[in-house]
Amino acid sequence: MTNTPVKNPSRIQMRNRRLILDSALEVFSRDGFGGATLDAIAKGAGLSKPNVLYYFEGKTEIYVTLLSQLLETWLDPLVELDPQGDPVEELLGYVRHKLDMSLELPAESKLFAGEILQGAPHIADYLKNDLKPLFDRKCSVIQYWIAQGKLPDIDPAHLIFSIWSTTQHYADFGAQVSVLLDEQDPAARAHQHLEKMFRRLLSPVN
Amino acid sequence: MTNTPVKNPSRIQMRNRRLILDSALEVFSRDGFGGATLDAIAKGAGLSKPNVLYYFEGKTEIYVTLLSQLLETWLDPLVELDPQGDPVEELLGYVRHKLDMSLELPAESKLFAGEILQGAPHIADYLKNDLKPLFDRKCSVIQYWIAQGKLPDIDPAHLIFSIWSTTQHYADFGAQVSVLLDEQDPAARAHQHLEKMFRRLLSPVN
DNA sequence: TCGTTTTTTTACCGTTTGGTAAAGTGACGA
DNA sequence: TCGTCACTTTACCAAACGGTAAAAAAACGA
Repeated sequence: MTNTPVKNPSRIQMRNRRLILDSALEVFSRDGFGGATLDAIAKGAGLSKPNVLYYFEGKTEIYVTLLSQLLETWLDPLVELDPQGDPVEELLGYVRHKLDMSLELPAESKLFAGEILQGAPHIADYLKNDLKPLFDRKCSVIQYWIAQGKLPDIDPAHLIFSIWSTTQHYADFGAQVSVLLDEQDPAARAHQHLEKMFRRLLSPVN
Repeated sequence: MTNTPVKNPSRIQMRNRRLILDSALEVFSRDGFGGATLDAIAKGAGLSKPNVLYYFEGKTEIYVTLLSQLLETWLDPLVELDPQGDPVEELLGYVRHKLDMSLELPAESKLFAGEILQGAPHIADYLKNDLKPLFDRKCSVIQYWIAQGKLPDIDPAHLIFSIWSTTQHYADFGAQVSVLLDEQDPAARAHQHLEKMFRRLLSPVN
């Protein structure tokens, strides 16, 4: 009866919604929200445009669905930062995890980057109500580590920004990176560089 | 005779082309290339749409003009990296300069970021023919400094990536930064953090 | 098998888009 | 004062856009 079935999804619904979201991820991350078209998404999914609109209410709903699914998995590594663990290894593990995600899921990173770039119009509430509290908690953890003398004095919030920016750079600016580097796969050197950089930054001062 | 006058620009042409480019920078950086419309650009410039098209051949030409003007000034600080100067101070000066530009000209940074994010379709040639040689030269300079023992062993290319990403983060992800930080102006702390971070990274190992 | 529900297709619509044609307005020098 | 050229406006267009209605087809349960 309802135009957009969500509950008790059949196998066909599961398959087609997945096809649509997969195609939409490519299109939105390549063309941006404004540049993306339902026709391109439908074509990529191998469906007709009205058929796509049978599964989603509109372009915006596809986009927001994609974003919210993304946010869950994307912020997960930050959640796992363990106050009980070794500070340097915890943070370096986080760097590695984030870099791996950027290298393996560049489209997701680009989708998120595009949304923030344009002022986060679709996820402003999420940033304020979900990300901000998590961010504050993790800043407190880092501050706690510093107070314990396990980390050098460093601004927790801006440290996290630096981790985010340096790791996501390989996805978001991948087009630039691949032109500037001579080697085809930057993964290994990126890992070595960030490992060395953040280890120096975080290891205790002599 | 020609539809788009460029030579011997009159005062009116100077003024209106500037008005159009100023408006277009706002619109393109906010809505992306695909999401931007000529109507929005025209409205922002206080002109009619056909009047805008009297000065530029089309949406793409406005966008490319904006990008190429931007690239000149944006890469300038990198050009000025002086092989004769003190390595640490040269690089820290570069960091400061780039951060200042991000903080003061966020729209320009976002415009560039959006272009790269979408695969750099309009400036692929520029990246390959202009930026790449400059990038390689500066990598050589840094490698030279390392060989002289004036810098710790660090991957020059990825060091530049880290400088770019951390500084531009405050512009490109400004919407996120402003939500996550309690203070309204992140400039001072951002400067302190990046200064401390890159100084630790670049100062000689004990 | 039949009837019902789900899924897909065809045909279409109103709006917005980038862009054009051409008439009109203004400034300025001879 | 007139003609020329630079600039601006009005009116318009074809294509692409997001989205809808409704019929056709396929899938499914009894």
